[in-house]
Amino acid sequence: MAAMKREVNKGAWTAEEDRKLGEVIEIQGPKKWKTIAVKAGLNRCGKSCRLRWMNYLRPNIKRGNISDQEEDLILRLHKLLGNRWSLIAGRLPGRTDNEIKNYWNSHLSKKMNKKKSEKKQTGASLTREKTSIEKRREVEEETSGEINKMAITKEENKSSGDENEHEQEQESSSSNNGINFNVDEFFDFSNEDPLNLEWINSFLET
DNA sequence: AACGCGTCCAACCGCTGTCCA
DNA sequence: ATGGACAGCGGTTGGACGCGT
Repeated sequence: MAAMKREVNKGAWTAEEDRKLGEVIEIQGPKKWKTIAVKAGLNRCGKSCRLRWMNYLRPNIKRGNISDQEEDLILRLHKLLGNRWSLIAGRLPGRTDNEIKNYWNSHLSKKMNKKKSEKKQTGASLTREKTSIEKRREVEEETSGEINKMAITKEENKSSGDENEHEQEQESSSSNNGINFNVDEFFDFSNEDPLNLEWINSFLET
């Protein structure tokens, strides 16, 4: 009866659970998560199994040590896409959406806030010395910002629309209302070295 | 040593989209 | 056309850990 319904297991995964999950996925592949959970004899929901696999057990996962290059890419992609973590992760081989989201929330969002408040404080006269990577980043942010504006303008021309409120962009456009570009084209990975920034530059040029 | 506080990250939750009967 | 099951996503939470006092 109702009492027969067992509570599902929650919380941290044990090595034993990981092993069982891995075994079943090896046999039937990463699909039908509910079935996987049952077959593995895990008292967990399919969702939880999927998450564990995607973020931890999947082969070729990179963990920690996000390089400058990767960070740079995340910043730029976030500028373009907002909080669409899975799309951003798609451009960073071996990285998961969860990791990128965490990295953004713990590192980059703070950096961005800091930067913003610095800009406010120093106003137009920005005289302090910058590291080369900071300089580069700033230039690139300007560029992608420009592109966003261009895309927005295109759209506005089409619908000869409303006011130009977009300027005061919440830097992420997290609602994504302002972003307008060809997602299919953007995520055509056929010609890869994903960390090669050429692709994004050429995209931004169009 | 012990406490408080901040940070990080794994995992959960709730919602939306997609598929299929 | 519709409704249920499942997959996937982004936001949020909570526990572990490190560090300063």
